Amino acid sequence: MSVTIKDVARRAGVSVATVSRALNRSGPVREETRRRIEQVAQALNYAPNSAARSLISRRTGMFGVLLPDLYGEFFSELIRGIDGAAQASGHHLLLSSSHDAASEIEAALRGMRGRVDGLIVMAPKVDTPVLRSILPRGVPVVLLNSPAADSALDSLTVDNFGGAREVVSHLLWHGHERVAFLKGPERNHDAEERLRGYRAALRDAGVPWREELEIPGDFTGEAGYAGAAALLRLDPRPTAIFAANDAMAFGALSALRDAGVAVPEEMALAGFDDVSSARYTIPPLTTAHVPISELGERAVAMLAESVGAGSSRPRRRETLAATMVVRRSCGCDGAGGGIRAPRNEGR
Amino acid sequence: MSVTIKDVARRAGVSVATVSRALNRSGPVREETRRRIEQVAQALNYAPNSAARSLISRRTGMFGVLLPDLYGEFFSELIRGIDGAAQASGHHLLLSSSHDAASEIEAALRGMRGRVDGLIVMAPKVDTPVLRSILPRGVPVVLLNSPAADSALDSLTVDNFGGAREVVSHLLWHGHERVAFLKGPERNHDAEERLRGYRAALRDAGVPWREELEIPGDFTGEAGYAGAAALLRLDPRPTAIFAANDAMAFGALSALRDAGVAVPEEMALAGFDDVSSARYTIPPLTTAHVPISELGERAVAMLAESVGAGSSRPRRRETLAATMVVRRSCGCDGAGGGIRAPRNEGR
DNA sequence: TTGTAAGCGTTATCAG
DNA sequence: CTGATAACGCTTACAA
Repeated sequence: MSVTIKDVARRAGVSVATVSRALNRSGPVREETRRRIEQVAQALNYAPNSAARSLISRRTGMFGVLLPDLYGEFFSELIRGIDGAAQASGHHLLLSSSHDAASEIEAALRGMRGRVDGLIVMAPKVDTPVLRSILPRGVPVVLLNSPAADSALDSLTVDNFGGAREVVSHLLWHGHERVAFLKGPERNHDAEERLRGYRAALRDAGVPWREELEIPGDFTGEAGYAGAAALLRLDPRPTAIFAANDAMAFGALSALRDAGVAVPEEMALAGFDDVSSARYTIPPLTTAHVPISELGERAVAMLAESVGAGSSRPRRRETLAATMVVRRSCGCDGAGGGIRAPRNEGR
Repeated sequence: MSVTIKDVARRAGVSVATVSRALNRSGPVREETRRRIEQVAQALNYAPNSAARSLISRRTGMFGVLLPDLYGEFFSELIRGIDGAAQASGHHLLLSSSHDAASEIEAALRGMRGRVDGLIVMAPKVDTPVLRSILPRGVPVVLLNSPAADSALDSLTVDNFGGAREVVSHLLWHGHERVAFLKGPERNHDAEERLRGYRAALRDAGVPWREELEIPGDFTGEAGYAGAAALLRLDPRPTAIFAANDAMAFGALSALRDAGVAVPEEMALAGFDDVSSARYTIPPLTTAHVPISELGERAVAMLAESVGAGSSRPRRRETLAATMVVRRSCGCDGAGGGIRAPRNEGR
């Protein structure tokens, strides 16, 4: 059915070997012959069969991407970064998501075996040793935001600890003494690091830690809403809330609005991620900016290096900074949207 | 390097043919033999080489997904729906995005040739005839939100026209006489249909159309901001704004807040998409709910059908309703989270 | 500079 | 039931 290299060879009056050499520039071919072959290929609309090609070359031209979820702006932005870089490096993306449990990841991994030249894996809920045991050997892997204390694998992380510490320090600098924390999911590495950062900032400032100010959550708006509502019932109330991510901060904002509590006057608020809608809330949200698409781009870059270098290359571990973006929800007079505010064009 | 079917055959003391039959249950194999083969395969951690397999079977087990962009909640949710359904039907997803121009799509399509069993294509900016000319023949395709008046291809659409008409009718029902429209990108089919819906609602209600109330835009928050700002300079001002999508509505909301214009008291506002954060704005946004993930799921379902049925199956064209969600930005006293309004007049 | 032929790992078609 | 063996479409020594 489809046009193969044989058809091109026949029509061009040469052997398939010559066609292959001509089209891939992988060997000597007389200039004239090559031109003719290329013309024929074009005319026949020939496209090499990638299965056959990767059967022999052992390259598929694809990178596998394993994510725990796709929901929300974080993943949207992450994939965007990955996709851009992958396209630039001539790779396709094999996407698979909605994996939390190790068993699901293992299944997805099995499905990708042999189909990809490299893997980008984000599995915040799986312990590194477990993860390593189910990861295929022989295929380059870049771990995203995973503990990976053990460094037999490339990994790429956001400085959750530093970002959280910076934000909470800022809240404390505003004079707040009871700063609450809306926690992320249990056993989620990002969440744990942000918690560590929160506690470190408290310690740095000599502010006493209070158990009742750490509220469990799971990164959803609903949890943020419930958490803030619970905090409002405390006596004395906290005067500032740091949410482990923006989605929870949004939920908290809703709860505060519903309760008639003014932000930032009666309650300061800050989030983490700097999701794009963070600047559109009222008041605009102070948060830690995570360079999400850059995270994706770097992951692909590392993978591309690994693929080229084989297993000889030493493993890398990179950390991207999460820098605070000051807007108004913390009590600062952020002039209309913070550092990354939309321009008021055509005024 | 990798363990092949030959290794399994040798270790099990049978021929490769038998191994193939046993593992695929594609032919008669003695029960005992099969068990032994399966054990060996397991022990050797054998996984069939998918390139070799698809070389002969002409099936890749992958669906290609071509999107214009990945930015924002819409695509996040869409991919989520697609991914879920694809996983359920045992297919992997080959993702490619950031394609607007026909030439880019063509390139991406060429890259996917032979790699996928089916294609989900969303190309709102490309005319159908052009699109058809660059779409590969022989591979099932489902077009998402494309004009596709010509029905030689499966297609799946959201009722942009009906949804927009419903929302604008609702705004008019509130008594507004000057309802402005923040348009989407030129030559974008969704945008055009929503514009048509806007105009139809005006006509239905006998409200005069005014050129100055149709503001150009491009689906971004920035455009919404600029558009609303421009509308505020009009005299007389409109009293309601319908944005072609939620992102622009959010931008408009920002502009109105910056200008000190109360929503909905001084200016009613509505959007389109019902992106998840639409209920967290202040006031919560009245909008048309697009069943985004359902759109993705249906697309995969249609594709799976096509793949099974070959080219004999008649082409399908489905339309999913976009139903209005009444919240507070339109002036209704929407009770909190936004109950979906029953469909009303004139459809 | 070109052609011949040997694979790559599977599945499918035959005989046995 | 099982085993040779011929494809599948391509790349790559090795010859010519």
